[in-house]
Parts: sequence; C-alpha cells; structure tokens
Amino acid sequence: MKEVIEIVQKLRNESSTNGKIAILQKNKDNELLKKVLLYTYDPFKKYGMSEKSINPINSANFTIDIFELLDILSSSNINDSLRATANSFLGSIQNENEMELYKCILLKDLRMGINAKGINKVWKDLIPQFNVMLADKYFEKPQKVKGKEFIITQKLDGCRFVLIKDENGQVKYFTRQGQEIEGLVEFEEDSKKIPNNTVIDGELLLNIEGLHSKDLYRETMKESRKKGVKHGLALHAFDILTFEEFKQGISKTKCKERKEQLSNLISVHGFTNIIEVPIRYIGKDESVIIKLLDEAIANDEEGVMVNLSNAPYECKRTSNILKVKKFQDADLKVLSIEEGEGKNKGTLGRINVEYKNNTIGVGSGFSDEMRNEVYNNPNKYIGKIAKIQYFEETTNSKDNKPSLRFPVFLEWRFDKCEPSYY
DNA sequence: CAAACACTCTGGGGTTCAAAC
DNA sequence: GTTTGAACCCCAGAATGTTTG
Repeated sequence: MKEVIEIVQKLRNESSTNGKIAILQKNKDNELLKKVLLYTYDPFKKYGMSEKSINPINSANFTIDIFELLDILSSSNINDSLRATANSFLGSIQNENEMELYKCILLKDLRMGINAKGINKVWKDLIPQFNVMLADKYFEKPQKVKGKEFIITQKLDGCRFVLIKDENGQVKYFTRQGQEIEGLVEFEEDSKKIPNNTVIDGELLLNIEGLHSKDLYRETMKESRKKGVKHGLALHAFDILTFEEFKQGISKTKCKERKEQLSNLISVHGFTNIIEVPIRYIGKDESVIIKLLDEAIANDEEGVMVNLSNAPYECKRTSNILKVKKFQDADLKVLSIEEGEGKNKGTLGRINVEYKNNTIGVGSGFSDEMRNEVYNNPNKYIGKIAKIQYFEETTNSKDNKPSLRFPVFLEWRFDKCEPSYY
C-alpha cells in the first residue's frame, strides 16, 4: 500500500494529463493500484459516506482490510452503525498517509486530476462507463450548422432514457448515468416486439396532456424515480443503433437514416409506450432555428434540438447535436456570501440572493479572480445588486416557495439599488 | 500558434428513500 | 410524524492541458 500512496502522490504533483497517464502506464502491472482505482471510481460502488460523516475514531486493529470494508458498505443499506465501523477502521490506521488514502476512497475521489476516462486509457474498460450522446449549446457554436443539412426536433424536458435489448433478447432500461430503471411493466409488450441487439435512445416523460413543461418535468421525475412499479410513462424516442455499436461508442449510420429506421420500427409495430419524436424541419435554412425556438417557447416547451443530418451517433458530448434554449435574467439583491469547498476553500463558493422572499444560492459564473475579490471584500458586495441568469422559475412541492432553475452569476449592477424581476 | 476539443472541478434546485430523531 | 443525509435527476460555467488545422 505504501507504493500505491507514493504513486497517488506523484499523480497529484503532476499537472500534465499525459504525464499522469505515463505514470499509470509505468505501473500498469501494479494490481493493488488497479484495485484502489476500481474501488474509488466504479460508479456502481457506493459507500454512503461524505465529508461530514467521516470522523475517524481511535480504535484497535481490524481483522478485515479496506476492500472488505468497502464491500460491506457497498452491499448494504448504509446506517450509522456501518458508518461507525468505517470511522473506527480509519481510526485504527496508524499511518497518516494511509488513512488519508482510505478516506479518499470512501469519498470516491483521490483528488489527483484524473478520473475514469483517463484511467480507462491505461486499463481499457477497468472502470465501468455508460455514455450516451450529449448535445453542445447552439448559441456557443452556431457556425456548426453553416451550409449543412440539419433536422430540428422538440427538446423534451424529462429523464434521459436508454432502452437496451441485447443479443439474447433481454431488455433493460437505463438513465443517462447508467442507472437501471426498474418496475416499467408497461413497457414489456412493446419491448417484446423490438428486435434483438437494439438500443433506442430517447426521453422518458409522463403521459399527461396540457401540463406546462416545468410541471411535466417535475411530475415525470417523481414517477420515474420512485421505487416499485411505475405507471403512465412513455419513451419519446429520437435515436436508434445496435447494441454492438453502442458498446463500441459509435454508429456510423447517418442521423437522417437512423431516424428513418426508428420511424419505420415504430410505425410497423404500433407501440403503446414508445412514441416517435417528430421531425419539425429538415433543411439548411438557419433562420428556421430561431423561428422554431420561439414557437416552442410560446408553446410552453423547453426549446429545440438541431441534429446534423449526416452525423454519426457518438457516445459523448458532440456539436453534431445542438440544444437551443432561452435563458432569462433578473437583478437580485445579495444577502450574504459563503466560502467554497475543495479548490474554492478560502475563496467564494456562492452568493445568496433574495428572490420573492426566498433565498437562492448562486455559485456558477464567477471567475477565480472575482471569487477572490468578493471573498476578500464582502462589504463591497453584500446588499448590492447582481444580474442572475436562470432558465425558469421553479416551485418545490414541500413549501411552494418560488426559486430559480440553473442560476448563474452574470455581472454586478452597481448602477442599481433595487432588485427587479417578473 | 491560435482555435477547438477533452476533461475535471465547483457550483445550483428538486426529488425519493431510508435512517435517525 | 418530521428531519436529515445520500444519491439521483435536471444542469451551467471556468480552468487547464491536449490536439487539430
């Protein structure tokens, strides 16, 4: 374990990513290192510990090792008794560096600037990964569609949903992060009709008419994340590829052709819970994008998606698909500021602003320089007005207080003394 | 050599579930 | 019965190193 600690230390001191990979490559045969990395970064191993709940208790030596402890934690429903066991285990470790390493494993972060993606470059498929195609932002890369044919569809605001039917005909359903969704008995009939070795990608939404996009989103999440049998959910499918291709991470079939395949499959079988996301436009006219965005917003929808017609399906974020949505902003009064965590320790983590008698935290949108400035001169900023970008107003079901979804700091409004918002 | 890309890290609101109070 | 903490869902954006054109 001493050697592993030294390697982790080396990785922390190396700023270059290629350098980190070289260090890992050099230690490729170190089985213990491999095991430490797997137990730390495997997203399906969960230990139920946080910075708060880790408080080592001095105790005698344990007969089990760290991996046995981690296996116990990850295979149980975590409770205080198990947390106490973990804390006693930490407290029994005499060597400070060793204890620090174990603490990092429990928190699932070795803090060395490299994660599953980088590790898998050295040991292929060591850390299980589940990747789907993700979109870039249209307003950051509008040039991507220039002169190319593209397809516009509605942007749906639900839960990403990937249906996988493997070579043997077994069907499973996953979220974007690869979490399996169980209890979807209403999908069984449709799933039987899907050919083996097929992946259908889409958005899971509750089948209710006439709800505003944000309410539909909230109700969908409630249903899809609860335990047991789920009702009234539908898959709004927008893409299709083979399971082989999905595992490879790419389908070279063009987007337009994939959408045709999907459309055929759906119309031939007449599914009850799988619905096709309709195409609203195919062509090269860029002015249509904003026109359809405005229509979507007027229709209480989240926005639109622009898909390049000839692009492959790639299991990563790509500018071959662009999301187009509109943000709003409000000028809000700063109530207080808070210190951050991790790399923001000793500087600004978030500001708290007032919105309709509710306090909202805003922690995104600050440069490092601004974080330091605000943290070191709080009186210059508390009580002042900040321009905050947000997507939409939300209300939680607990106390119905209004809040803002995706709040981001834009700029200071020293020219104003009073907040303003709709 | 600048621009684009890839990846990591920190920050948000809202929900469920299980355990703790 | 209510509160709390972890783990999810939806994310946005800054920083930094690497690759590309």
